[in-house]
Amino acid sequence: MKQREISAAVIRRLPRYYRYLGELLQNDVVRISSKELSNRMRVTASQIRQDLNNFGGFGQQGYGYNVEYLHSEIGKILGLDVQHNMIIIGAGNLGQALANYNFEKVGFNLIGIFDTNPRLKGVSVRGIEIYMMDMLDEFVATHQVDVVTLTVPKRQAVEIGHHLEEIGIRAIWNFAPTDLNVSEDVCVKNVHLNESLMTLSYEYRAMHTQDEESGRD
Amino acid sequence: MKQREISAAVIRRLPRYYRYLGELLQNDVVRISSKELSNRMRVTASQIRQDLNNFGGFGQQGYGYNVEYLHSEIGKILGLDVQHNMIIIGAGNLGQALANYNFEKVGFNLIGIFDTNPRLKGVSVRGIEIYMMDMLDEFVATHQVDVVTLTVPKRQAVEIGHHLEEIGIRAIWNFAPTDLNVSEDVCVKNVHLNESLMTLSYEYRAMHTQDEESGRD
DNA sequence: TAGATTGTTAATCGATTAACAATC
DNA sequence: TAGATTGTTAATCGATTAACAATC
Repeated sequence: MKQREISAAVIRRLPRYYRYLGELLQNDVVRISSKELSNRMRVTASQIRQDLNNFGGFGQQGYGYNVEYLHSEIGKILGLDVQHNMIIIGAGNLGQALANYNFEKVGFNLIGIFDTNPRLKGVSVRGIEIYMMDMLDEFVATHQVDVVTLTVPKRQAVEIGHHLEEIGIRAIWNFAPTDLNVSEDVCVKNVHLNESLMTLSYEYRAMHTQDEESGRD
Repeated sequence: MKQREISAAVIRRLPRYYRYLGELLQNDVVRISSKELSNRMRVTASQIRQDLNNFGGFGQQGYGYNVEYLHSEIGKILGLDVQHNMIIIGAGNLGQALANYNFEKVGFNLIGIFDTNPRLKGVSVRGIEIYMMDMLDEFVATHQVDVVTLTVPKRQAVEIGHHLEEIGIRAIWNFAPTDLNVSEDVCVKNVHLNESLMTLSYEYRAMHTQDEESGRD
């Protein structure tokens, strides 16, 4: 039952389908065609059908897709039906902000927060305790930790990433502005906020440059 | 001097080049070849040269690229040499965490934070005052506001996005888990954290599924 | 049944990689 | 000059779009 390797481009679109279908569901929409969904999402109907058919035929000719069923199936594809335990390393502003997020609804349970700052020792965020970093190895040995959210400064991130691999962590959600140098066996998802901002900067300028030019004609 | 439309794929890679070159610069590396850079960054040398040549010839045959010069040129392409004024709307955990970020080094100056919560009125984050939302229009009318960072709950985001367009804002860095329904004239950069986490969830499961299969043989 | 819409194959388009002549 | 490495063209690869037969 091995499924063909799915391209990253397809995977990146799945959460957005999931979100739109969730909204339709809330609005009690029962069925939707790829055409109608394509209008709302501003992608081609062809792309929607191609994307979905990477995973199987979820629709019905002449009818379209059942919203509830398709929503649920995409959830399963994304693994949202599986519970994961998560810890956050780095209880600075961003780490604490993320701790307050509600990632349980996509299957991630926060079970611990770690930092080196002794002033944070024993402090709780949303009922989750902040531990000192020297407790990390023991914690990981005695708890099922599936995913680590990494919100530490750049210079510590690479080292911690390496250590996480050594103690058996296999998934890292990395907010540090650096590439982690871990093996292929560890899946890393980077969120590089300053890179995001740089591309906004580029687009902003590109837009203005264009304005000037069209004004010039 | 109009340059051809550059693909989004290229633009997304520029900040990463910029970061690697910045690190080389800090390590006093003077020159680098596309080959050497490709080894470090794990992309092809061909792609590096193609990407850069979208914007001009920054290298020299037989020599490679001058690190300082290339770093600076990519910075200019990204518009990092231009100062932008930014405000944050939504002073919750994430908004305040972002307020503490140091985005000045990529050219973004935070000049105001807005929220509806009266308990935050007059509070300052890193010396930047939190204003009430009813002050927004006046603030935008009397200050140069180039970019808005939007960290409000989903249900307010669309409405505020629409309002921002009306009062002349042309760039939004959106953290709300929704698409903003603004015109093409506004550039929007979305940071959808839960979608990022969902793709991590997918990859994590895909990796484990593969393990089971290879174990089965 | 007739109409609608999928699943899927074929055509197109764009992005990546390879190759190499130009040139420092 | 000889060696190295770019800039750029050509080849390949993959992703998107179009088309349509299958079928509900």
